[in-house]
Amino acid sequence: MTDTTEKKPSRIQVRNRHLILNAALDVFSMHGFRGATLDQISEASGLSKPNILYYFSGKEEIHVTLLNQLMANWLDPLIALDKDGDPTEEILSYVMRKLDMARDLPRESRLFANEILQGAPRISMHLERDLKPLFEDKCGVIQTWVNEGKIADVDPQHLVFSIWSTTQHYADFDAQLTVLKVEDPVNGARRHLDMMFRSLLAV
Amino acid sequence: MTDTTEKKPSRIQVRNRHLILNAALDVFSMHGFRGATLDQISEASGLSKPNILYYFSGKEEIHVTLLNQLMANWLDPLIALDKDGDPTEEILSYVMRKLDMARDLPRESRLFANEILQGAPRISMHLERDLKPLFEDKCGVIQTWVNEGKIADVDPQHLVFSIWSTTQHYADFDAQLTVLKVEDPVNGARRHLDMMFRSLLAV
DNA sequence: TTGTTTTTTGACCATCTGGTAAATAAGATT
DNA sequence: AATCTTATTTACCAGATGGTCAAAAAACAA
Repeated sequence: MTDTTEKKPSRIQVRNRHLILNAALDVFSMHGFRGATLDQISEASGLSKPNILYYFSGKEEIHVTLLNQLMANWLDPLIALDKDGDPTEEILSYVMRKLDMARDLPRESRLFANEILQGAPRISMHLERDLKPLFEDKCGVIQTWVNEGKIADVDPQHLVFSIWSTTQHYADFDAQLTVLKVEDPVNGARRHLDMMFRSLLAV
Repeated sequence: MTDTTEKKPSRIQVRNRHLILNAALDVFSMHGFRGATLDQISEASGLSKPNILYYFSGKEEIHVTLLNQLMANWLDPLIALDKDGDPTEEILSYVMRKLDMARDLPRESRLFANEILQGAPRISMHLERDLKPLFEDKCGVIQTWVNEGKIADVDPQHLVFSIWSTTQHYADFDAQLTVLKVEDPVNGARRHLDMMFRSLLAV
Protein backbone atom coordinates (compact mmCIF):
# COMPACT_ATOMS: atom_id res chain seq x y z
CA MET A 1 0.00 0.00 0.00
CA THR A 2 1.47 3.31 -1.07
CA ASP A 3 -0.95 5.59 0.73
CA THR A 4 -2.08 5.06 4.30
CA THR A 5 -4.08 8.21 5.03
CA GLU A 6 -5.83 9.35 1.82
CA LYS A 7 -8.10 7.37 -0.44
CA LYS A 8 -7.72 7.99 -4.13
CA PRO A 9 -10.19 10.56 -5.50
CA SER A 10 -13.16 9.40 -7.55
CA ARG A 11 -13.62 10.27 -11.19
CA ILE A 12 -16.21 12.87 -10.20
CA GLN A 13 -13.85 14.46 -7.72
CA VAL A 14 -11.11 14.72 -10.32
CA ARG A 15 -13.44 16.21 -12.89
CA ASN A 16 -15.09 18.72 -10.55
CA ARG A 17 -11.93 19.90 -8.87
CA HIS A 18 -10.59 20.46 -12.36
CA LEU A 19 -13.69 22.38 -13.40
CA ILE A 20 -13.47 24.54 -10.31
CA LEU A 21 -9.77 25.31 -10.63
CA ASN A 22 -10.11 26.15 -14.29
CA ALA A 23 -13.00 28.51 -13.63
CA ALA A 24 -11.22 30.00 -10.63
CA LEU A 25 -8.14 30.65 -12.74
CA ASP A 26 -10.28 32.70 -15.11
CA VAL A 27 -11.84 34.68 -12.31
CA PHE A 28 -8.83 35.21 -10.04
CA SER A 29 -6.51 36.13 -12.92
CA MET A 30 -9.03 38.71 -14.07
CA HIS A 31 -10.02 40.34 -10.79
CA GLY A 32 -7.40 39.38 -8.21
CA PHE A 33 -8.21 37.62 -4.98
CA ARG A 34 -10.34 40.27 -3.33
CA GLY A 35 -12.18 41.20 -6.50
CA ALA A 36 -13.12 37.62 -7.34
CA THR A 37 -16.30 36.06 -5.97
CA LEU A 38 -17.40 32.51 -5.38
CA ASP A 39 -20.53 33.26 -7.37
CA GLN A 40 -18.43 34.09 -10.41
CA ILE A 41 -16.47 30.87 -9.99
CA SER A 42 -19.75 29.05 -9.51
CA GLU A 43 -21.19 30.42 -12.73
CA ALA A 44 -18.00 29.86 -14.72
CA SER A 45 -17.64 26.28 -13.54
CA GLY A 46 -21.30 25.31 -13.81
CA LEU A 47 -21.31 24.04 -10.22
CA SER A 48 -23.42 25.47 -7.42
CA LYS A 49 -21.69 27.48 -4.73
CA PRO A 50 -22.27 24.99 -1.92
CA ASN A 51 -21.01 22.28 -4.23
CA ILE A 52 -17.78 24.20 -4.77
CA LEU A 53 -17.41 24.45 -1.01
CA TYR A 54 -17.84 20.69 -0.86
CA TYR A 55 -14.62 20.30 -2.84
CA PHE A 56 -12.67 23.22 -1.33
CA SER A 57 -12.92 24.47 2.22
CA GLY A 58 -13.13 28.09 1.09
CA LYS A 59 -12.20 30.79 -1.37
CA GLU A 60 -8.70 31.03 0.01
CA GLU A 61 -7.99 27.32 -0.43
CA ILE A 62 -8.90 27.50 -4.11
CA HIS A 63 -6.55 30.41 -4.55
CA VAL A 64 -3.73 28.74 -2.66
CA THR A 65 -4.15 25.58 -4.72
CA LEU A 66 -3.80 27.60 -7.92
CA LEU A 67 -0.70 29.36 -6.65
CA ASN A 68 0.88 26.04 -5.69
CA GLN A 69 0.26 24.62 -9.15
CA LEU A 70 1.56 27.81 -10.68
CA MET A 71 4.90 27.87 -8.88
CA ALA A 72 5.99 24.55 -10.33
CA ASN A 73 5.41 25.64 -13.93
CA TRP A 74 6.77 29.03 -13.16
CA LEU A 75 10.18 27.88 -12.02
CA ASP A 76 10.73 25.17 -14.63
CA PRO A 77 12.31 27.35 -17.34
CA LEU A 78 14.74 28.88 -14.85
CA ILE A 79 15.65 25.47 -13.48
CA ALA A 80 16.49 24.43 -17.03
CA LEU A 81 19.17 27.13 -17.30
CA ASP A 82 22.26 24.94 -17.56
CA LYS A 83 25.55 26.19 -16.19
CA ASP A 84 27.38 23.83 -18.54
CA GLY A 85 25.63 25.01 -21.70
CA ASP A 86 26.62 27.83 -24.01
CA PRO A 87 25.96 31.00 -21.96
CA THR A 88 24.31 33.14 -24.64
CA GLU A 89 22.21 30.28 -25.98
CA GLU A 90 21.17 29.22 -22.48
CA ILE A 91 19.97 32.70 -21.64
CA LEU A 92 18.29 33.15 -25.00
CA SER A 93 16.42 29.91 -24.72
CA TYR A 94 15.32 30.93 -21.23
CA VAL A 95 13.90 34.10 -22.77
CA MET A 96 12.05 32.12 -25.42
CA ARG A 97 10.69 29.64 -22.90
CA LYS A 98 9.33 32.48 -20.80
CA LEU A 99 7.83 34.06 -23.90
CA ASP A 100 6.14 30.80 -24.80
CA MET A 101 4.67 30.68 -21.32
CA ALA A 102 3.29 34.19 -21.66
CA ARG A 103 1.61 33.08 -24.87
CA ASP A 104 0.38 29.67 -23.70
CA LEU A 105 -0.42 30.41 -20.06
CA PRO A 106 -1.55 34.03 -19.95
CA ARG A 107 -4.01 33.41 -17.15
CA GLU A 108 -1.31 31.97 -14.94
CA SER A 109 0.91 34.92 -15.71
CA ARG A 110 -1.84 37.35 -14.78
CA LEU A 111 -2.69 35.42 -11.62
CA PHE A 112 0.93 35.77 -10.59
CA ALA A 113 1.07 39.45 -11.54
CA ASN A 114 -2.11 40.21 -9.63
CA GLU A 115 -0.76 38.51 -6.56
CA ILE A 116 2.58 40.36 -6.66
CA LEU A 117 0.93 43.68 -7.46
CA GLN A 118 -1.29 43.32 -4.44
CA GLY A 119 1.69 42.82 -2.17
CA ALA A 120 2.19 39.05 -2.54
CA PRO A 121 0.30 38.33 0.72
CA ARG A 122 -0.45 34.73 -0.15
CA ILE A 123 2.61 33.88 -2.20
CA SER A 124 5.57 35.52 -0.46
CA MET A 125 6.22 32.30 1.43
CA HIS A 126 6.55 30.41 -1.86
CA LEU A 127 8.80 33.08 -3.28
CA GLU A 128 10.99 32.98 -0.20
CA ARG A 129 11.24 29.20 -0.16
CA ASP A 130 11.23 28.25 -3.86
CA LEU A 131 12.07 31.24 -6.01
CA LYS A 132 14.68 32.97 -3.89
CA PRO A 133 17.25 30.14 -3.64
CA LEU A 134 16.78 29.31 -7.30
CA PHE A 135 17.17 32.95 -8.27
CA GLU A 136 20.36 33.27 -6.24
CA ASP A 137 21.76 30.05 -7.66
CA LYS A 138 21.17 31.07 -11.26
CA CYS A 139 22.45 34.59 -10.67
CA GLY A 140 25.61 32.91 -9.45
CA VAL A 141 25.83 30.91 -12.66
CA ILE A 142 25.43 34.04 -14.77
CA GLN A 143 28.01 35.88 -12.66
CA THR A 144 30.43 33.04 -13.30
CA TRP A 145 29.89 33.42 -17.05
CA VAL A 146 30.58 37.14 -16.68
CA ASN A 147 33.74 36.51 -14.67
CA GLU A 148 34.95 34.04 -17.27
CA GLY A 149 34.38 36.64 -19.97
CA LYS A 150 31.87 34.45 -21.78
CA ILE A 151 29.20 37.15 -21.81
CA ALA A 152 29.28 40.92 -21.36
CA ASP A 153 29.57 42.43 -17.90
CA VAL A 154 25.89 42.48 -17.02
CA ASP A 155 24.32 42.55 -13.57
CA PRO A 156 22.79 39.06 -13.28
CA GLN A 157 19.89 40.16 -11.07
CA HIS A 158 18.80 42.93 -13.39
CA LEU A 159 19.32 40.76 -16.44
CA VAL A 160 16.84 38.30 -15.00
CA PHE A 161 14.42 41.09 -14.16
CA SER A 162 14.64 42.30 -17.76
CA ILE A 163 13.78 38.84 -18.98
CA TRP A 164 10.87 38.44 -16.59
CA SER A 165 9.41 41.85 -17.31
CA THR A 166 9.76 41.88 -21.09
CA THR A 167 8.28 38.42 -21.54
CA GLN A 168 5.47 38.59 -19.00
CA HIS A 169 4.48 41.96 -20.39
CA TYR A 170 2.91 40.22 -23.38
CA ALA A 171 0.52 38.32 -21.11
CA ASP A 172 -0.07 40.87 -18.36
CA PHE A 173 -0.60 43.91 -20.57
CA ASP A 174 -2.50 42.10 -23.29
CA ALA A 175 -5.42 44.50 -22.95
CA GLN A 176 -3.09 47.36 -23.82
CA LEU A 177 -1.68 45.53 -26.83
CA THR A 178 -5.24 44.99 -28.01
CA VAL A 179 -6.04 48.70 -27.83
CA LEU A 180 -2.82 49.53 -29.66
CA LYS A 181 -3.77 46.98 -32.32
CA VAL A 182 -0.44 45.18 -32.31
CA GLU A 183 -0.64 42.28 -34.71
CA ASP A 184 0.91 38.95 -33.68
CA PRO A 185 2.68 40.40 -30.64
CA VAL A 186 4.52 37.28 -29.55
CA ASN A 187 6.20 36.68 -32.89
CA GLY A 188 7.32 40.27 -33.08
CA ALA A 189 8.53 39.96 -29.52
CA ARG A 190 10.52 36.85 -30.38
CA ARG A 191 12.58 38.69 -33.00
CA HIS A 192 12.96 41.79 -30.89
CA LEU A 193 13.95 40.08 -27.65
CA ASP A 194 16.38 37.79 -29.45
CA MET A 195 18.07 40.83 -30.94
CA MET A 196 18.00 42.78 -27.69
CA PHE A 197 19.45 40.15 -25.39
CA ARG A 198 21.95 38.95 -27.98
CA SER A 199 23.39 42.43 -28.40
CA LEU A 200 23.42 42.93 -24.65
CA LEU A 201 25.31 39.72 -23.93
CA ALA A 202 27.81 39.98 -26.79
CA VAL A 203 31.34 40.48 -25.47
CA MET B 1 -15.36 86.49 -15.23
CA THR B 2 -13.55 83.38 -16.41
CA ASP B 3 -16.01 80.80 -15.15
CA THR B 4 -19.73 80.99 -15.64
CA THR B 5 -20.94 77.64 -14.33
CA GLU B 6 -18.67 76.50 -11.47
CA LYS B 7 -17.76 78.37 -8.33
CA LYS B 8 -14.22 77.96 -7.10
CA PRO B 9 -13.81 75.22 -4.48
CA SER B 10 -13.35 76.18 -0.84
CA ARG B 11 -10.18 75.44 1.10
CA ILE B 12 -11.93 72.55 2.83
CA GLN B 13 -13.00 71.09 -0.50
CA VAL B 14 -9.49 71.25 -1.86
CA ARG B 15 -8.03 69.64 1.23
CA ASN B 16 -10.61 66.86 1.53
CA ARG B 17 -10.69 65.94 -2.12
CA HIS B 18 -6.93 65.69 -1.90
CA LEU B 19 -7.13 63.52 1.22
CA ILE B 20 -9.63 61.23 -0.47
CA LEU B 21 -7.71 60.87 -3.73
CA ASN B 22 -4.48 60.18 -1.89
CA ALA B 23 -6.09 57.51 0.26
CA ALA B 24 -7.92 56.06 -2.73
CA LEU B 25 -4.66 55.82 -4.65
CA ASP B 26 -3.24 53.71 -1.84
CA VAL B 27 -6.24 51.43 -1.78
CA PHE B 28 -6.97 51.09 -5.50
CA SER B 29 -3.32 50.57 -6.40
CA MET B 30 -3.12 47.82 -3.81
CA HIS B 31 -6.37 45.92 -4.44
CA GLY B 32 -7.64 47.00 -7.85
CA PHE B 33 -11.07 48.50 -8.42
CA ARG B 34 -13.21 45.57 -7.39
CA GLY B 35 -11.07 44.62 -4.42
CA ALA B 36 -11.01 48.12 -2.98
CA THR B 37 -13.74 49.29 -0.61
CA LEU B 38 -15.04 52.69 0.40
CA ASP B 39 -14.50 51.71 4.01
CA GLN B 40 -10.80 51.24 3.36
CA ILE B 41 -10.63 54.61 1.65
CA SER B 42 -12.60 56.06 4.52
CA GLU B 43 -10.20 54.72 7.11
CA ALA B 44 -7.10 55.69 5.13
CA SER B 45 -8.33 59.24 4.56
CA GLY B 46 -9.73 59.83 8.03
CA LEU B 47 -13.08 60.89 6.59
CA SER B 48 -16.36 59.11 7.17
CA LYS B 49 -17.86 57.15 4.31
CA PRO B 50 -20.87 59.44 3.79
CA ASN B 51 -18.51 62.38 3.86
CA ILE B 52 -16.48 60.84 1.07
CA LEU B 53 -19.67 60.46 -0.92
CA TYR B 54 -20.32 64.12 -0.32
CA TYR B 55 -17.21 64.95 -2.34
CA PHE B 56 -17.49 62.20 -4.95
CA SER B 57 -20.67 60.75 -6.37
CA GLY B 58 -19.45 57.18 -5.95
CA LYS B 59 -16.60 54.72 -5.90
CA GLU B 60 -16.33 54.77 -9.67
CA GLU B 61 -15.96 58.55 -9.86
CA ILE B 62 -13.01 58.45 -7.46
CA HIS B 63 -11.36 55.80 -9.59
CA VAL B 64 -12.01 57.66 -12.83
CA THR B 65 -10.61 60.86 -11.34
CA LEU B 66 -7.42 59.04 -10.42
CA LEU B 67 -7.10 57.53 -13.88
CA ASN B 68 -7.58 60.93 -15.50
CA GLN B 69 -4.85 62.48 -13.37
CA LEU B 70 -2.64 59.49 -14.10
CA MET B 71 -2.86 59.65 -17.88
CA ALA B 72 -1.38 63.14 -18.05
CA ASN B 73 1.71 62.21 -16.04
CA TRP B 74 1.89 58.91 -17.80
CA LEU B 75 2.22 60.31 -21.30
CA ASP B 76 4.55 63.21 -20.50
CA PRO B 77 7.85 61.35 -20.88
CA LEU B 78 6.80 59.91 -24.23
CA ILE B 79 5.64 63.31 -25.44
CA ALA B 80 9.08 64.63 -24.60
CA LEU B 81 10.72 62.22 -27.06
CA ASP B 82 12.04 64.69 -29.61
CA LYS B 83 12.36 63.68 -33.25
CA ASP B 84 15.04 66.34 -33.73
CA GLY B 85 17.23 65.19 -30.85
CA ASP B 86 20.00 62.62 -30.91
CA PRO B 87 18.18 59.30 -31.40
CA THR B 88 20.06 57.17 -28.89
CA GLU B 89 20.10 59.89 -26.25
CA GLU B 90 16.42 60.64 -26.76
CA ILE B 91 15.48 57.01 -26.26
CA LEU B 92 17.83 56.60 -23.31
CA SER B 93 16.48 59.64 -21.55
CA TYR B 94 12.97 58.31 -22.13
CA VAL B 95 14.04 55.12 -20.38
CA MET B 96 15.44 57.06 -17.45
CA ARG B 97 12.39 59.25 -17.16
CA LYS B 98 10.17 56.18 -17.01
CA LEU B 99 12.47 54.65 -14.44
CA ASP B 100 12.26 57.79 -12.31
CA MET B 101 8.48 57.55 -12.50
CA ALA B 102 8.54 53.96 -11.33
CA ARG B 103 10.61 55.09 -8.35
CA ASP B 104 8.71 58.29 -7.55
CA LEU B 105 5.16 57.27 -8.45
CA PRO B 106 4.93 53.54 -7.70
CA ARG B 107 1.30 53.75 -6.64
CA GLU B 108 0.32 55.34 -9.93
CA SER B 109 2.23 52.65 -11.79
CA ARG B 110 0.45 49.91 -9.86
CA LEU B 111 -2.93 51.58 -10.34
CA PHE B 112 -2.30 51.51 -14.08
CA ALA B 113 -1.03 47.94 -14.01
CA ASN B 114 -4.04 46.76 -12.02
CA GLU B 115 -6.38 48.42 -14.45
CA ILE B 116 -4.71 46.89 -17.52
CA LEU B 117 -4.38 43.48 -15.90
CA GLN B 118 -8.07 43.44 -15.19
CA GLY B 119 -8.92 44.08 -18.82
CA ALA B 120 -8.70 47.90 -18.88
CA PRO B 121 -12.50 48.28 -18.56
CA ARG B 122 -12.35 51.82 -17.25
CA ILE B 123 -9.28 53.07 -19.09
CA SER B 124 -9.45 51.63 -22.60
CA MET B 125 -11.14 54.80 -23.81
CA HIS B 126 -8.22 56.89 -22.57
CA LEU B 127 -5.75 54.51 -24.15
CA GLU B 128 -7.59 54.65 -27.44
CA ARG B 129 -7.87 58.42 -27.46
CA ASP B 130 -4.63 59.58 -25.80
CA LEU B 131 -2.06 56.81 -25.80
CA LYS B 132 -2.70 55.21 -29.18
CA PRO B 133 -2.11 58.25 -31.43
CA LEU B 134 0.92 59.25 -29.37
CA PHE B 135 2.28 55.71 -29.51
CA GLU B 136 1.85 55.58 -33.27
CA ASP B 137 3.42 58.98 -33.74
CA LYS B 138 6.50 58.13 -31.71
CA CYS B 139 6.85 54.71 -33.32
CA GLY B 140 6.94 56.62 -36.59
CA VAL B 141 9.75 58.81 -35.29
CA ILE B 142 11.76 55.78 -34.21
CA GLN B 143 11.13 54.07 -37.55
CA THR B 144 12.48 57.16 -39.29
CA TRP B 145 15.64 56.95 -37.21
CA VAL B 146 15.96 53.30 -38.19
CA ASN B 147 15.44 54.11 -41.87
CA GLU B 148 18.06 56.83 -41.70
CA GLY B 149 20.50 54.34 -40.16
CA LYS B 150 20.84 56.40 -36.98
CA ILE B 151 19.99 53.47 -34.74
CA ALA B 152 19.97 49.71 -35.23
CA ASP B 153 17.11 48.03 -37.08
CA VAL B 154 14.74 47.57 -34.14
CA ASP B 155 10.99 47.15 -34.22
CA PRO B 156 9.74 50.47 -32.76
CA GLN B 157 6.63 48.96 -31.18
CA HIS B 158 8.52 46.25 -29.36
CA LEU B 159 11.29 48.62 -28.37
CA VAL B 160 8.70 50.77 -26.63
CA PHE B 161 7.17 47.70 -24.98
CA SER B 162 10.61 46.74 -23.70
CA ILE B 163 11.02 50.17 -22.19
CA TRP B 164 7.59 50.15 -20.57
CA SER B 165 7.94 46.67 -19.16
CA THR B 166 11.49 46.89 -17.84
CA THR B 167 10.95 50.22 -16.11
CA GLN B 168 7.48 49.64 -14.69
CA HIS B 169 8.63 46.28 -13.40
CA TYR B 170 10.48 48.02 -10.58
CA ALA B 171 7.25 49.56 -9.30
CA ASP B 172 4.76 46.82 -10.12
CA PHE B 173 6.82 43.88 -8.87
CA ASP B 174 8.26 45.67 -5.88
CA ALA B 175 6.93 42.98 -3.52
CA GLN B 176 8.97 40.40 -5.42
CA LEU B 177 12.12 42.53 -5.27
CA THR B 178 11.61 42.82 -1.54
CA VAL B 179 11.45 39.05 -1.10
CA LEU B 180 14.55 38.63 -3.25
CA LYS B 181 16.32 41.22 -1.09
CA VAL B 182 17.54 43.33 -4.00
CA GLU B 183 19.34 46.35 -2.60
CA ASP B 184 18.76 49.73 -4.24
CA PRO B 185 16.93 48.28 -7.25
CA VAL B 186 16.44 51.48 -9.21
CA ASN B 187 20.10 52.45 -9.20
CA GLY B 188 21.09 48.98 -10.34
CA ALA B 189 18.37 49.20 -12.96
CA ARG B 190 19.70 52.52 -14.19
CA ARG B 191 23.11 51.04 -15.03
CA HIS B 192 21.65 47.86 -16.47
CA LEU B 193 19.01 49.47 -18.66
CA ASP B 194 21.45 52.06 -19.93
CA MET B 195 23.79 49.29 -21.00
CA MET B 196 21.02 47.16 -22.45
CA PHE B 197 19.32 49.78 -24.60
CA ARG B 198 22.60 51.35 -25.66
CA SER B 199 23.92 48.06 -26.97
CA LEU B 200 20.61 47.35 -28.66
CA LEU B 201 20.49 50.66 -30.48
CA ALA B 202 24.16 50.81 -31.50
CA VAL B 203 24.52 50.57 -35.28
C1' DT C 1 -32.63 -5.04 -4.78
C1' DT C 2 -30.95 -3.07 -0.78
C1' DG C 3 -27.78 -0.60 1.93
C1' DT C 4 -24.02 2.63 2.02
C1' DT C 5 -21.37 6.32 0.60
C1' DT C 6 -20.70 10.27 -2.23
C1' DT C 7 -22.52 14.26 -4.45
C1' DT C 8 -25.75 18.00 -5.01
C1' DT C 9 -29.15 21.13 -3.71
C1' DG C 10 -32.22 24.62 -1.42
C1' DA C 11 -32.92 27.39 2.25
C1' DC C 12 -30.62 30.09 5.18
C1' DC C 13 -27.32 33.46 7.80
C1' DA C 14 -23.98 36.96 9.44
C1' DT C 15 -21.26 40.23 7.64
C1' DC C 16 -19.72 43.45 4.27
C1' DT C 17 -20.53 46.85 0.66
C1' DG C 18 -21.99 50.89 -1.93
C1' DG C 19 -25.06 54.17 -1.20
C1' DT C 20 -29.03 57.38 0.88
C1' DA C 21 -31.71 60.73 3.88
C1' DA C 22 -32.33 63.60 7.38
C1' DA C 23 -30.51 65.95 11.13
C1' DT C 24 -26.74 68.51 12.96
C1' DA C 25 -22.53 71.18 13.26
C1' DA C 26 -19.31 74.38 11.48
C1' DG C 27 -18.09 78.41 8.51
C1' DA C 28 -18.90 82.26 6.05
C1' DT C 29 -21.73 86.62 5.13
C1' DT C 30 -24.50 90.35 6.42
C1' DA D 1 -26.20 88.17 16.35
C1' DA D 2 -28.84 86.35 12.71
C1' DT D 3 -28.73 84.22 8.33
C1' DC D 4 -27.20 81.40 4.87
C1' DT D 5 -24.22 78.07 3.01
C1' DT D 6 -21.09 74.28 3.43
C1' DA D 7 -19.53 70.05 5.98
C1' DT D 8 -20.17 66.18 8.80
C1' DT D 9 -22.47 62.69 11.26
C1' DT D 10 -25.94 59.26 12.66
C1' DA D 11 -28.93 55.95 11.44
C1' DC D 12 -30.20 53.42 7.93
C1' DC D 13 -31.02 50.15 3.59
C1' DA D 14 -30.90 46.84 -0.27
C1' DG D 15 -28.07 43.79 -2.34
C1' DA D 16 -23.83 41.08 -2.52
C1' DT D 17 -20.70 37.85 -0.44
C1' DG D 18 -18.50 33.92 1.97
C1' DG D 19 -20.09 30.29 4.21
C1' DT D 20 -23.28 26.60 6.79
C1' DC D 21 -26.54 22.81 7.33
C1' DA D 22 -29.69 19.29 6.77
C1' DA D 23 -32.05 16.89 3.47
C1' DA D 24 -32.48 14.99 -1.11
C1' DA D 25 -30.53 12.73 -5.01
C1' DA D 26 -26.98 10.05 -7.46
C1' DA D 27 -23.57 6.75 -7.64
C1' DC D 28 -21.71 2.83 -6.06
C1' DA D 29 -21.21 -1.78 -3.65
C1' DA D 30 -23.27 -6.05 -1.77
